[in-house]
Amino acid sequence: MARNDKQEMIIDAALEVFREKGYANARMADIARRAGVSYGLVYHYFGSKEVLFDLIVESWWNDLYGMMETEKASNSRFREKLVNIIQFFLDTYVNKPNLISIFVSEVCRSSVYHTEEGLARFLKFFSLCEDIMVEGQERGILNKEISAHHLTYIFYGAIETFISVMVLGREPLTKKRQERATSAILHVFMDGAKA
Amino acid sequence: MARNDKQEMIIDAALEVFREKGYANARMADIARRAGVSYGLVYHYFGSKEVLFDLIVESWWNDLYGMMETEKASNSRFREKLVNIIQFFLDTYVNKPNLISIFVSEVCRSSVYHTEEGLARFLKFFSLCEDIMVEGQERGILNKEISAHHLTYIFYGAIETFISVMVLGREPLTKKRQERATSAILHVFMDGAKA
Amino acid sequence: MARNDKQEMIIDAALEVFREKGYANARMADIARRAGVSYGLVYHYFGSKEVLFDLIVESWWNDLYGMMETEKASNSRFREKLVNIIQFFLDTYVNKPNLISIFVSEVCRSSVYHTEEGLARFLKFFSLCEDIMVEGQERGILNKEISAHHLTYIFYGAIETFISVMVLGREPLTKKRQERATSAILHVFMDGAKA
Amino acid sequence: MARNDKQEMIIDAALEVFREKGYANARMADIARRAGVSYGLVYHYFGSKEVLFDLIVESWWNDLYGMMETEKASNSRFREKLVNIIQFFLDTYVNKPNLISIFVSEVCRSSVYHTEEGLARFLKFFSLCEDIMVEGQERGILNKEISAHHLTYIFYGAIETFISVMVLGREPLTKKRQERATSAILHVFMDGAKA
DNA sequence: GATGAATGAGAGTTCATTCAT
DNA sequence: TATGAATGAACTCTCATTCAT
Repeated sequence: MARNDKQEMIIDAALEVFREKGYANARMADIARRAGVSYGLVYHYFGSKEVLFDLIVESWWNDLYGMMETEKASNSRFREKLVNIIQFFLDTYVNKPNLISIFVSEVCRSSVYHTEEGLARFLKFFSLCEDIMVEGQERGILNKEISAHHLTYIFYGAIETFISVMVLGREPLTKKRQERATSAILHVFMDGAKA
Repeated sequence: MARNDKQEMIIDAALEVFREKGYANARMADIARRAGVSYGLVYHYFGSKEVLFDLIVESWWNDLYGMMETEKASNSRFREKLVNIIQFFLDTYVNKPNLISIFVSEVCRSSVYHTEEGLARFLKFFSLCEDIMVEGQERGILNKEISAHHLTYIFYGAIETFISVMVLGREPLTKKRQERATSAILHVFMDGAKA
Repeated sequence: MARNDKQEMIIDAALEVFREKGYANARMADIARRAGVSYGLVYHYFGSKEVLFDLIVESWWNDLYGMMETEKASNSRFREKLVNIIQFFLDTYVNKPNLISIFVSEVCRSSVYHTEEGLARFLKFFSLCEDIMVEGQERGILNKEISAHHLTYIFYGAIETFISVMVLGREPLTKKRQERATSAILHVFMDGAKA
Repeated sequence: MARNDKQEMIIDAALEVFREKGYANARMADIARRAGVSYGLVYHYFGSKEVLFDLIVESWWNDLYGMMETEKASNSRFREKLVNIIQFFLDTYVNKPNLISIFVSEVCRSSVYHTEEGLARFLKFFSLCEDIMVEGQERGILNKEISAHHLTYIFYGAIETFISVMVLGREPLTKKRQERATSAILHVFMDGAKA
């Protein structure tokens, strides 16, 4: 218990500090202070700043991959799959706001652009998205004239940008707003924005 | 002349180094070496790392705002405005690849999330986008049931994600691919992805 | 019993770790792990890294002084005394290889050069050596023209360097090699290396 | 000039500090302070503590190898070669006391015992010594019954131990003492210590 | 006796920036 | 204009040691 407590306190503190300052400007001393533990304990448990950050990042990707695999394998109707993907992001925004902030501001950018590992993770996610888009096309639901590749970045881009704006504004996300956003994204993606 | 030469060499070197390593990991010594000048000279002309970076960032935003203002004021048909916005990003990818790489990997993320200045710039761009979306709604071209806010992040998200993927893959962008991407984004945005 | 067991396991582990890494690079955690005990226990028994090291060093010096005092007091023939001194080092190499490795690589150097205590111990040994050399001169066996001081460092230098080379090469020391080395050192020291 | 001045001041300061405290306890801050330069300048020129130390160590080995090669190649009488080798160590003690102190207290021990590089350097020196001993045997000057290996460590051990004692006592080495020590070592090595 | 979580002073190193030339 | 030597604050990480259990 005591052990897990402190470990979790450090992880939580790290989530906050990484979100507030970004990886580069986050200080291990800040994290320790925020967690209410000594400097050395952070190293005792996590070894280095990079390891601590990677642990957080990893947990994000694992959640994301898990959800995507589930949707890919499920028998739900196609639209429902899209809704579930959107909901996953919105739910994470509600339940783990620091985690998703770090994702949109740090992970999906800097680390993706400047490390092999980051790039590979991103591409894996994109690949899972594409699989679902291909399925939509094969089921006759999506337009086959548009490449799955293009469909992926339009769909995902809409979600990511929405989340980014929420994070930037630190706006609260009520159930109602969740529904409206989901239906807006889904509607435009499927039926277009035209009047 | 000699003065401008060296200044430009420094700017070009900075573009490369910031793209390759990101702001945090870019070294002033790297930039000076890449530019082939002493690193006192970088300070002589630009004062500090931050100023140098801001200069680059500023040039990006100014280009972007200029384009958006132009579209906003123009009498073109609505679809053409959207095409022009998409083209602006794609053209920049072709002509100033380092600049747009820095934008997607650094500016629109880290600096946006962690500085007031960055946030303000981003919101200004979003506001210009929204103005155009509102215009589309008022002209009866866009669906009024969807908020201009939502329309903005869907449209812009598609573009940004496409650019991100191009940057990540360092893929060459031929005229043909430009056209296909533009029409895919436009088609899905206006008419949806459904079969 | 249990108590002595663990204490000895710690001492043995310390001997290994100090030999492998040297005092400066030896970690208390390494020693505890090697001994198979928690590292609180190392402190419980030995108080500090320095105390633990000193204990080992002390045991070496005590053995050495004991042997030297014995030889000094004994009525053996002079050559036999020299043989016994040489044999003491060689036997220790066989029976306590870690201990003598620590001696040649750490004790007789770093600690001797950088602490008062180390210096004093070394000089005490040298003084005992000199006493024996003086005895040899007085018995008419050693050349009185050469100072006991000089005789000491030539005799001891040969032994120490031989041991050093053995330690470096981690060479096994058979009975036969022991004899050959002993007789070589003795022969050169007494009769010279000339043809 | 200015450049070399500071570099040399740092090297000199490093020689002093490494001698006084040993590698492990030497502080880069001490070296900078002693040299009268800023902390960063030591890194500007030398990159790291290890590089700085290695530079010093390297200079020692190069001097030593140079001398040994010269003796090996020369046509001098055999005894003269031995005298020159002894003199090299004694001269270095007079002219570069810090360097030789570092050698006997740090290099020829810790680094030799705990690094591949150190071991290799030591063995190279031993090999050069052996070559000279073999030459002595072939010229009929040294006893062929004693292996060149044994001859080497007896001869070198005497020198090293003498130097060690000098270093420990910080004794001044007059011309007269140099001569006495040289002749003592040479006499015992060639003709033995017997009366 | 025995554990290992917890501490924090202290070390090496980096790098933006300054400044004498 | 142009150089690069020189600075030192700031940061990450290590590890001997303590102490509650």
